[in-house]
Parts: sequence; C-alpha cells; structure tokens
Amino acid sequence: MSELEERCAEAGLKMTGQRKVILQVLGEAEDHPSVEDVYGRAKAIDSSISIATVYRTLSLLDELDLIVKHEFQEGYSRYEVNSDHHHHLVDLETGEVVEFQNDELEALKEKIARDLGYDLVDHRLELYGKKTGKNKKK
Amino acid sequence: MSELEERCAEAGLKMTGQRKVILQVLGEAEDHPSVEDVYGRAKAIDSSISIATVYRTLSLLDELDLIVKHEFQEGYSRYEVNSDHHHHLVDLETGEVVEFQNDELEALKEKIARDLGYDLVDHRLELYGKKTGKNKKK
DNA sequence: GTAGCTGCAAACTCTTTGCAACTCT
DNA sequence: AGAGTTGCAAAGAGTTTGCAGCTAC
Repeated sequence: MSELEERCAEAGLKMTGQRKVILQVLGEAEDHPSVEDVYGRAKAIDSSISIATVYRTLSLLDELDLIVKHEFQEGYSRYEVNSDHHHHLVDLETGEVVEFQNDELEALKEKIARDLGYDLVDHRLELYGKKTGKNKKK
Repeated sequence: MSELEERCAEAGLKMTGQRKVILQVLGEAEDHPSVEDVYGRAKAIDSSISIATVYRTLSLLDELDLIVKHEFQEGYSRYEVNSDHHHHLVDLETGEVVEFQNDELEALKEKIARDLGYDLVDHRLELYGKKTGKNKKK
C-alpha cells in the first residue's frame, strides 16, 4: 500500500478501484500533470474511469494537502504530489517545468509581506524563460 | 486625447466610440478591474457596449502592452493599465490588491533563472496574506 | 469605398453538479 | 445496511468567434 493510499485511508476515504488507479498514476508521475494527463494515464489502466471522478479525486486530494494544484498561465490546472516547498520555472519553448528552491527568496518574500503589514498565508512565484543561447531577438 | 488613445492611434487602431469609452474607464481605474468590472463601468457611460467588444478590446490592448493582464487565483482575469514593474499582494480577507516593488527581488529572480540555464522572459510573483493582527489560528 | 469594428448569439474549454446506480467498510 | 463514490449528461463560468451590418478613416 503506497504512502498516498495510507494517508487517504487515514483521512477516512474509501479505497475504491478508481481511486487506487488515480493514486498510482500520481505516485508514478514525475511531472506536473494536468487533469487530462491524469485522466489519460488512469484510463490506460482502467478504461471505465470518468473524468468527473478524476476532477473529484484531485480536488479531494488537494484539500487534504496530499497534492498541490498549480494554475500556470495555460487556462487549466496541473497537479503534483506534495513535496518540499519549491517554485517553478516554465520553459516557454517546451512547456517543461523546472523546480527550484531558494532560501534567500523565502526570507525576502516574508520580509516584504511583513513590511506591508501582512501575515503571509500563501504565495506563488513562477518564472517563464527560454534556455540560454536559444533566444533570438525579434 | 488621453495617452492611451494616442498610443492606440499610433498602433493604427480605429478610435471608435466604444473604444473611447473603454479607454476612459481604464484610464480612470485605480484598481485592477475584471472584464466584468470594465464592462459594467463602460455600460454606465454607453449602455450599448457589448461584453464581446470589451473582451476584444482588452485583448488588443494587452497585445500592444498598453495594459497588463493578471490571472490571480480567482477563475477570471483582471487588468491594469501598464505601469512600472511591480508585484501584487492580495488581501485574502477583502480581495484588495496591494502593489509593491523590490529591487532585491528583481535581482534575485534574474540570478535564479541564470543559474538554471535560462534567460528570463517573464515571471510573476503574488503574495496572499491577511492584515497582521487579524489572523486567528484555526 | 473599404478594412476594421461591433453586437448578437452560438460555440468552446475547463470544471462542477444532480441523480440514480453501485460498492467499500 | 448505508454512507460514500461513481458515470453520465447537463449545467456553469469565463472567454472566443462567425457573421451580417455598421463606421472611422
């Protein structure tokens, strides 16, 4: 039983066949799959799964903080299994998402919020770039 | 003739009645209005304006870099007239958007991208917080 | 005159939901 | 047994678009 499954059981979720498949897909994902991605991969394992179930399951897992929902500027959402805090750099040419972490940045953003008179509840930072040496001036 | 109007003329846009109204609304906006906000304010001036025109005009202005489109985590877009580079802190209790600018942050984010092997094309940073002193632990 | 712009309504995309049937526990 | 879960299809929200008529230049 995977860690994700265990934590779902702890939360009192019924471990249905569909959920097992979706959890397996998420556990094996090494990228930041969209709902459609998860749906496609899940259907390859059990073709009876509906996209409504995928939406419902991902929302549930997000609420339980077992996965993280991202809304990059693409018009749809992507998910990733919860992991250490980090940010994303989106490769504008390939769509690839590179993760990074930076302590200086963490401290700075706390300081900025504090200086503005706020307690930081959440934040998001996304960089959009092109591989160095590949960009051509328009 | 407002600066926005001038720059539209330069870009070869026809200055129709509807556009004048939308540009006026944008010029007077001191917040970060949604499409519906712009539509509502424009309709108050000329009730014949359609929301399709608002969408089309805002897209155009965004392409011309006369305004900036933001997609906070709200499910719809907001716009603001182009101004100095800055970031946003969204007050989670009121929806209010506070702008800020931080040179240290700008330098840091350039450095991060460079270290990852990327040229930074765009980025976004949003902070979500509550006014200090108002938060209660759950 | 005509390329560009507009309003309208229909279409589209992503996501959510009502409901009856089904299934873990 | 029964609360939770599912698939389906319909509905929603936000946004885009085809088209025929209109208008700034």
